[in-house]
Amino acid sequence: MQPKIEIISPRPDPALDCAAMGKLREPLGADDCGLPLALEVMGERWSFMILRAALNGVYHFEDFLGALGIARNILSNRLANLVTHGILQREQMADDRRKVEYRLTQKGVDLLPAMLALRQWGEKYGLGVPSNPVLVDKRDCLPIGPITMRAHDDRVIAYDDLQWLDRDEVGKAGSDCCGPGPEELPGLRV
Amino acid sequence: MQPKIEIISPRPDPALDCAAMGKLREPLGADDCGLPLALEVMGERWSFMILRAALNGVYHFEDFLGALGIARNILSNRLANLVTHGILQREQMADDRRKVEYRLTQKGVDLLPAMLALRQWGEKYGLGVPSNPVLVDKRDCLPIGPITMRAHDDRVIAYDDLQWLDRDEVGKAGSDCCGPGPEELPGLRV
DNA sequence: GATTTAAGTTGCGAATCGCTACCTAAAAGA
DNA sequence: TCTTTTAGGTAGCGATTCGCAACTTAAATC
Repeated sequence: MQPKIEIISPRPDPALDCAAMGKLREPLGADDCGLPLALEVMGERWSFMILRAALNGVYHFEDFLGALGIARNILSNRLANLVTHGILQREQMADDRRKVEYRLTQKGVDLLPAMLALRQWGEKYGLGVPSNPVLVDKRDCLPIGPITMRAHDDRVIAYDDLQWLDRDEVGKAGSDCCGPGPEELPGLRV
Repeated sequence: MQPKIEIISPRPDPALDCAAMGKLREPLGADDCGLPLALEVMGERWSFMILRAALNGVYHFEDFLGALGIARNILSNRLANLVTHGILQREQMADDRRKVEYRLTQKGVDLLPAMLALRQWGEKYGLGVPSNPVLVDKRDCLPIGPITMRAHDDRVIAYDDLQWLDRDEVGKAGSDCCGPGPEELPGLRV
């Protein structure tokens, strides 16, 4: 019943071609990266769709069922899983004790940027899918912008502007960072 | 062998409780949202991990294998899938015709914000996972900021500031947008 | 009391996943 | 040349997961 992305222990070659480029290599599959953790919950096939439904104001079992077209047992399983991971909160209604509400927690709401980034990517590459209901800012009724990567000073930053660095070296202008050239970006770590 | 998130056709109740709140309801599961499209590829269990490895400079079959700890046939399947969807590009090396390189396309690189958002979420809620190698801006060696949602004028915007609106209504200050109060946000659609 | 509704649980066949072993073509070594 | 190694896969098998349909339970409603 567990997703089992399972943090891998026996890494065959710890060095790989890392030393060749003289830069840090993030240990893939190790647990010092948040991605496997996130994927343990949200990597399940229906998790993001359930999250989207919850953000749409769907709270009840049968409504999820109708909105998503998911199988009953799978929905049951997913909801329990999301509750276990603190993304949804299960609450029995007081006025009708048959009813159960699944509400997003703050942890669940905090997945919104990830979901929007995925959705925007899907729109961009999904053969003219303009996605009619637009997400707008309440204040001025204007659509929100694309999810972007930002530098510390809010500049929009691109793939080629990025580099990995050890946490101890961030402040210091040492190592091979802050160099002049674009230096070919051999292995962008993320 | 196909992922088969399969856009659902027989939606039982097209109205649901939508009309009650007097606001637009985005058709969940319909194809006017980019999320199911994105999930069709990236919803597979290993897709994001493979993407991360590719961003780390892993290009070859055996390197993915060692870095991820994935099964051979599954890796083979996933790589083919990602190539089919234009996220990776398969290229036979000229100097050693045994070797095949899987390189990210622009479409693949464009998944970086989604991946970072997921990763940052995993870091935030993953019990003190500081994630040592830090992604920094090449120019000043400072870490990039968190992935955030932005209004059209670059203001960071939160969940409660958002609302769904029909595309035809975005410019006009009509409907119930731009109203004074926070009006309780009954069903945030996303 | 009978029926309906909400939220599941159970059983079954089909598809998917992970593991191990095998395969093929090209390169390297003796 | 002949053997071995390397790179990139397939094939087979058991375990798990998914989707579908039927059944269950408890509470509300008629």
